[in-house]
Amino acid sequence: MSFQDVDEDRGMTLAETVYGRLRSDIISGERAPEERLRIERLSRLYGIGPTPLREALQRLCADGLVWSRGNRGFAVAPLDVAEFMDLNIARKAVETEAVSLSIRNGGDEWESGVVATFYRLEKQDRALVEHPEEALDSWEMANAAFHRATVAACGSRWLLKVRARLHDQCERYRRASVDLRRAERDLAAEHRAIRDAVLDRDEAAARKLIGQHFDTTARMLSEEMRQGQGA
Amino acid sequence: MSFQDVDEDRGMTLAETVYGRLRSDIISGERAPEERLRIERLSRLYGIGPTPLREALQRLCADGLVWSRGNRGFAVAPLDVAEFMDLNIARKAVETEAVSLSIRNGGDEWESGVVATFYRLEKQDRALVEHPEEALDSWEMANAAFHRATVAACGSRWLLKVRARLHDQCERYRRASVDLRRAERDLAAEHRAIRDAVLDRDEAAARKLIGQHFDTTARMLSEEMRQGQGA
DNA sequence: ATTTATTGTTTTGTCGATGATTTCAGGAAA
DNA sequence: TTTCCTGAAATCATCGACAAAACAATAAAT
Repeated sequence: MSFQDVDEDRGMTLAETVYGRLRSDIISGERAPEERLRIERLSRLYGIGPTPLREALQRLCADGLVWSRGNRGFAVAPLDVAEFMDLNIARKAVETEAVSLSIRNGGDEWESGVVATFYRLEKQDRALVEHPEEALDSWEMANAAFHRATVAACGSRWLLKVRARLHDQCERYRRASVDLRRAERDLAAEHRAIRDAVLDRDEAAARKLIGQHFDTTARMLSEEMRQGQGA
Repeated sequence: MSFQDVDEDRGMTLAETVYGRLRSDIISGERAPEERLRIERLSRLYGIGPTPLREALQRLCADGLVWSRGNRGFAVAPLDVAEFMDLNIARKAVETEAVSLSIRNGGDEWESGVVATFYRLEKQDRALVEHPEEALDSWEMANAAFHRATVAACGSRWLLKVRARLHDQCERYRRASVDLRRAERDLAAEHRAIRDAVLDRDEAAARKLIGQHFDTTARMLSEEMRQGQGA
């Protein structure tokens, strides 16, 4: 056959597809925090029955992106400064441990992955300064790819799964409030320092730099959220 | 009114209740690994329709306790030695970071929690040696409570949630294979050493001891699983 | 005026039924 | 024997409809 992986959605159930759509809609902020997710409305909107919708919503509940109370339906999980600081602690803890393990276990292909993704990110970092608007999405991708590459060799898929979950949560906060354009920080320099520490196999330095990297984002974000709440 | 919290299951949906039952059945091993979870069968068994059942199964999928393939139904997630080693790495990483944070942030009430749960666990450790059969369940509870107490002050509910998830997964493996009765290890001594390191605020020692504590369990468990597979 | 019933409306959670997909058994062809 | 097909049985995913619960608004009562 000439077409092998054309049917990407083979055995794809409606519940799964709507799960993916809702998920990205929530993370991207298209569905606002605390927005109620009424079954009938979404049912009409996505053109499917209530059953697969509820299944998708249940999975999103387990992911922590949706909240539910018995007999009172579903709603997009709220965004809250305190909750984000909490989340950031967890993310930092997991990421630093993962990078330590990665530095200990990583081989050649891991190193080359770090180099490759950094190379691409460096270009995006520059593009972000010059054309902030259109470069945003691809910067997000490159940024995520670089950080994922640094921890890729940690040796535990479970740890990576946990990390991905926390990353998604933080991504939602970032998309919601941080304005990367007027960030008075040298992202390229931060990333370069992280790359160097990682490739030098300097665990302590890598952990410290990544921790600062996350904390800087968290500080900017919480300031912006606080002033947003006041408005 | 004289009865205030009698209705513990107020607003409890069928999906949630069956989720809880299935969850504990899977963790306790009552539902065997790789057992297929056919809708109609479970539907009759629990006396409910297919819709709430599917919702519960979807959440269990997100938890990693159940696997599903589109149009091919659900099955209890398999138990696998390699998977468990992977899982143990993640758990160790999260637990050690959490205990570090806890040591840094913990106050008086945290210390007293550690002392209290250790006291109860010490009694259970002794009971386990003498009456292995009937003391098993309460030992599990006391053990979980002690370890939870050590990390309780980490300052992040998200980190605790992630930790709990990994703990449940490991619990399933433990229940499935480890025979605590003929464990040629001094659990009481290990726990005492952990308590002392924690109360001394010695991060490095606490991390090391907890890591060894987990690794010992993992080693015993993987040996038992390997010989179990060969039989 | 604030609280407490009451009634009607909206929305949720659940069921039974149905079309679609997969699995399995048994026979034909290699 | 093995492989391949074919049709039947089983199972899945989805729908539409219904009962129960929450919500809103009005009326009655302290």
